[in-house]
Amino acid sequence: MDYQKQLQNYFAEADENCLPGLSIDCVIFGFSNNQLKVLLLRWKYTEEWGLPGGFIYKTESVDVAAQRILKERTGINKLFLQQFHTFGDDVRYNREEISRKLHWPDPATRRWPNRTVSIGYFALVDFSKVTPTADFLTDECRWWDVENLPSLLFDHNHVIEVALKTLRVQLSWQPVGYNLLPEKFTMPELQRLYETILNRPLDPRNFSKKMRALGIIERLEEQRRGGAYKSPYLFRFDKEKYKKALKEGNLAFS
Amino acid sequence: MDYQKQLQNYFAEADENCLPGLSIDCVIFGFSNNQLKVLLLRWKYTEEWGLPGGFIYKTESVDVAAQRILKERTGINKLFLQQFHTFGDDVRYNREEISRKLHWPDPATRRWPNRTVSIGYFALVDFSKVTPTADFLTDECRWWDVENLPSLLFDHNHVIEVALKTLRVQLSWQPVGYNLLPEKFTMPELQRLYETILNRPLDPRNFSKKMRALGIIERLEEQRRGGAYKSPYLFRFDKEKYKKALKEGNLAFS
DNA sequence: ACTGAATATGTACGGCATACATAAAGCTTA
DNA sequence: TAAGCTTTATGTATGCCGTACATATTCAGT
Repeated sequence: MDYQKQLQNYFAEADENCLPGLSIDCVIFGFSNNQLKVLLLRWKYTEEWGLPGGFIYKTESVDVAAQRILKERTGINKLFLQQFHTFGDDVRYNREEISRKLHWPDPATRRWPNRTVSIGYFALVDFSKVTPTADFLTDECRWWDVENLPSLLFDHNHVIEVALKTLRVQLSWQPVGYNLLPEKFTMPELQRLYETILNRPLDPRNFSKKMRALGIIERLEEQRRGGAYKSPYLFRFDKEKYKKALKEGNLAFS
Repeated sequence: MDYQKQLQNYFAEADENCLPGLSIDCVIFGFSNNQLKVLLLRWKYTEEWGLPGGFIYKTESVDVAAQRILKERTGINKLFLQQFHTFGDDVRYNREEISRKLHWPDPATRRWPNRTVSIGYFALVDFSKVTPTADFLTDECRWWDVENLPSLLFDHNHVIEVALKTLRVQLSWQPVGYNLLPEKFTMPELQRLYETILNRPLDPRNFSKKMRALGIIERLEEQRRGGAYKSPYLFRFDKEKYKKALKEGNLAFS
């Protein structure tokens, strides 16, 4: 079955079984190499990148749809996933332009309305546990530095902006950051993560003090060997204490 | 024209000109008599209360629709209005039950889908400037104490809960409260507002100190006379300084 | 063994949040 | 008109938290 046919089937199925005029966009953040990253998809036979997204089945809750879409389109399963904004401008993109860029079927073959309202979710994932995989709609799935994104389809650059803002605010309230790191990490790595998200340098002495004062991470005896220079200690989140602290609401970070 | 006819027209018009399966709900907060209030509507010929809401025209942005709906259904114009969450559970209410309760036309006469995703907005308004007015769909429009709401239509009790939570968080970041007060107010009134929203008592000495330290209110020479006991000074927000402080981001309140 | 680059850590200062109690105002009423 | 009642207005002391800041240590590489 050729791509055009597949596309037509995909849309036909969506027209039939999904909520009309509504979609979901997922902004998936990862962290690696001292850089905050976003997972993007490149549509088949094009050079056009965009966020993973999809439609909501008529009998499916929006939250569940977001998880499903994430899974279907990137292989990522069940994780920190949070609705952050609904994008409802009357002209979020030019339908003709998109169809052309993506070699989509003639608009006439679709019942899809000329306008789509999109619900934005963002996810935080452990970079090292994700194997980006392209699906049948896409040629490529890979991480991009947040600081260096290409011009994206639809209003996806804007969507990412808003997600980033939300992430920054949330970081001040709870160490969401822990979803972005592997199980064991060093203090400098944690600091680098915070610096990247908050987009400003932090003092290592104060950072360490504060993080350890929160009482939700524990230092292991283990050190990370092999890198050049002094070996840093490894840390681990104490999930019990983290949850407890969350309930008591004393996890603000500024 | 009788009510049934009007209802049918209303829905026919919505089916024709609005986005299908999407709606807006507005939670309008006001403050009076040391109580946080929400504006609710009572549907015609029923005892059923709910939030003001409506649909989005096909060529209208969601934000604009929210403003329009607010205006149409409560007479309130242009104010602090902010999207806070999109409610997308697959079963947010029982369609049959609602139709019966509200004496809506036979579902068969409507193309409207059995499910609606709703975008929630909340507004903060100066209680003294609002004259609640019922529209053609409703018999009554009035303020209810947040602490003492009836059981509402749809999932509106839940929507209000979420709006309240959002309001509390926002209050810690910026004195949104000022939208809820008349132009001139006393320090105790301001404190009562904060206490109500945050749902805990505050120390008057510390509160006053902090509020004045923010540098965004000014004390007038004027005092509020006529009440029994000592006359309190009046204050006013300094909008210039407020905006400036907002930009610099130093308005946190904890 | 020396070098270079990163890691680890303590102290002093200032500001902000908190706790806490009393005097003054102004209407009421006796 | 004086006493009483209730609300308003306000200052100080304490401790914690955020911030600024510099040096010794580690360890791979040469």
